[in-house]
Amino acid sequence: MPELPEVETVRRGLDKALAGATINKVELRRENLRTPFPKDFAKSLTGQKIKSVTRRAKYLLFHLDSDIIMVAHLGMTGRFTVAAPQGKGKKMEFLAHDHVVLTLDDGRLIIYNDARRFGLMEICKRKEVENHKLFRHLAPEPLESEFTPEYLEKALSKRKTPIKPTIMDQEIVVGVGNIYANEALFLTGISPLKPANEIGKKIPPLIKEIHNVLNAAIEAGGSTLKDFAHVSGESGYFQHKFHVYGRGGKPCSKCKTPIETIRQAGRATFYCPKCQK
DNA sequence: CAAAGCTCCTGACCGC
DNA sequence: TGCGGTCAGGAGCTTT
Repeated sequence: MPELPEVETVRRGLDKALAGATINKVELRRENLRTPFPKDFAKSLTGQKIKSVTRRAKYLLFHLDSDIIMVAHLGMTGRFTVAAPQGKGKKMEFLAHDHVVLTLDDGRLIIYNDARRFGLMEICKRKEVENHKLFRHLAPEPLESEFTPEYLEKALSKRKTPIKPTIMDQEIVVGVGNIYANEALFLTGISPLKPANEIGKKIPPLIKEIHNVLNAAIEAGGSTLKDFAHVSGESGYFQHKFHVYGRGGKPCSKCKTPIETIRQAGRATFYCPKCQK
């Protein structure tokens, strides 16, 4: 559920809250999320100082002292919260699905909660990031300069699948999930059913609208980021006014035609049959 | 290669 | 009120 803007907002909050802090203790409250925790997970993190938190696609990268990176993906329902130090003798009361607890040297707790456990955490050496199996096949970042019309045209040239699931493919462009894929296609006037290799002249405007929807959501997220404790992955959709997403049967914001709902690749697709060709 | 299907998981929601 | 069924979805993995 969290897409690039939500993950970026969480990243900013975490970086601000955690940079410079040291991890004193690591508690795993179960053995796995979507994948098992690495065997040396707790040991690798204990005693490490957090230098910064960055992002690649929808992954968060916690850069630690000794050239080690803790990688986290929020999946659908993953969220980090930072809790104030517990008073002496007071025991923290954890919620259902609090799976990972990092205690910092100043007593604060970083808590990772993930009801559906579609998230994951890994440990990786800094030099191995680029070739790590999670990162090796990732496409360009949509908001970086390498996401050009030339790049996208080539990437789509052999894809006959419908454009909508194609722009959600992390090997084509990263960070665009179901909501922003629906929105960007509406704003560009492209039918989600159009074969990816046939969108032709609409490639530059599609790039522009992907920029627009992602940047608007990041901006909206940033404006709400006053207190990190209230930022999460799931409730992180700051931009609640969607043109098509979740609006099946309701009138199109441009032409009043009812928004259609279909399924593509197992995902809900919403579009205006009149505005999107 | 591309493409499609399967799978993980829990909570919300709906109809009865 | 409780209960079964359905849906939501990121992305790695397997199969075609």
